[in-house]
Amino acid sequence: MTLGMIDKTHRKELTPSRGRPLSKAGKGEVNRGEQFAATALDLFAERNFASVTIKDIAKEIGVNTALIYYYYKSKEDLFRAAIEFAIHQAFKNFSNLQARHENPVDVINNWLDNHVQLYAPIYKFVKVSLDYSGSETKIPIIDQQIRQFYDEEKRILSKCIGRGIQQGQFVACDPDALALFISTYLDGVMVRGVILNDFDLNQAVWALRQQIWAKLFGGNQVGEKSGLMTANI
Amino acid sequence: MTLGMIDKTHRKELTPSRGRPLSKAGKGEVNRGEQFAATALDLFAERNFASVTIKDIAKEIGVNTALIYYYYKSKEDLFRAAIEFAIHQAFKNFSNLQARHENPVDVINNWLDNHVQLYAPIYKFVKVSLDYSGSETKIPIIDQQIRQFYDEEKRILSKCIGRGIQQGQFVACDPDALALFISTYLDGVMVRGVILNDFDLNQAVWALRQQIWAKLFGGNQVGEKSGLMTANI
DNA sequence: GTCTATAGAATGATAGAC
DNA sequence: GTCTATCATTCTATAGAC
Repeated sequence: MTLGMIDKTHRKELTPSRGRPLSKAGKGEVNRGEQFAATALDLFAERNFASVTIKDIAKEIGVNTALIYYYYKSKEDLFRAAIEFAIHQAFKNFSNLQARHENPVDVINNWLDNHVQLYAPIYKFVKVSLDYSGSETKIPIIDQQIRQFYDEEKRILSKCIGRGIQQGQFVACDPDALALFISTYLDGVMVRGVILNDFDLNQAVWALRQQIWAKLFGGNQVGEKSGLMTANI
Repeated sequence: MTLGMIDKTHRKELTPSRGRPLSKAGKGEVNRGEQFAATALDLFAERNFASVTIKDIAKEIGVNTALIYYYYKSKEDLFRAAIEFAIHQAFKNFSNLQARHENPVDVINNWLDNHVQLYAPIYKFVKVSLDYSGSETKIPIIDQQIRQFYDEEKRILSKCIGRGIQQGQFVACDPDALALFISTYLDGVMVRGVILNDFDLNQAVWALRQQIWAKLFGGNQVGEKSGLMTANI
């Protein structure tokens, strides 16, 4: 019921037994350990730590309850692995974007597109983080990784805003502040998307686009810049 | 563990027995029923439906577990009451603001101040709504009230933005879209405030202020309007 | 109204066979 | 590695005394 401090797992680089095929793989997991973590993440994000039972997870995969305890020390340990999996997934998208040295406008547009297209994984991360923040015991590594995720998000956005300003492409402003603004708004989008099931994700992100370009191009008339604005949509 | 459809309670206008004083009242509850709902809301918001036990709630108030079942049919029924309580609380602030016919700038500034000062109750509402949205069974009344809350928020903001435009005070824009934008961002602020415990609430709301006035006054230079902007902070 | 006592169900976790 | 069987615990909910 409460999360305890558990660090050690006997989860190594496990390879699924050749004899029995994975019944419900297909999310990119390589081994059973990861499969459990991925499946647990789905369920924990959909509901939460307390209301998802070990039985639920085992059932979802089609194995016995006891098998989970072969890979993980406890339910909490599995939860920890699920969060780590979520963070790992989220970071993957980050590095993809960071790698390309496109012009600032494209990077920001890509970023926003990411949040629309990758709604599910990002939402899972936010939801599980929220769940974790309400739990009693804290796991230093998880805390650190969550913070790192948001810092990284801010860093990437801030950097490319700064570059745009330097290049004279954008109106001068505080890149850090704007980056945080964007990132905070996107969290709001994630939450709204769940609370109100008819929430228009596309429109919400579109509204953010308008705001950003209005600010960075220094006018309220955004139509004139629509060539840039609608790129990559 | 899962929320069922429960409608009927024997919770009437209950008055606490004179013989025994309420041990831990002081949140504005009038009767035991409300006291349970208010306390349950606190705990459900802090953690969630599944991880808060009937025992926790009873303990918090200092009464016996069985007493809860005198006022509520089940744990789910208490949860329903807790959400209703949260919505009721949130609406109270709304009507206060709506009542006064101040100028649009003041109304918006007040609105933002509200979200800083009333962080706790608003957060509780968002958190519990999120929890509810993840539950299996839906209660029509709750769904309706949550939606009504957000609609009302949008309506109030939209109305005063529209009035500002009509009066020639604001630059023309889509009032509905801007209202939704503000409201979505504020949800993001709520969530961030919990996930990252060192999140600067004031700065986040301040950033929104800047965006809003930049848009409504039609320039990026907001300093000139600072007389209006910093009103009611 | 509030408490004591307890039934009944579900859950996390372990031992041990295959 | 995976399963069966089971224990210990915890939790919701009820019955009934005061």
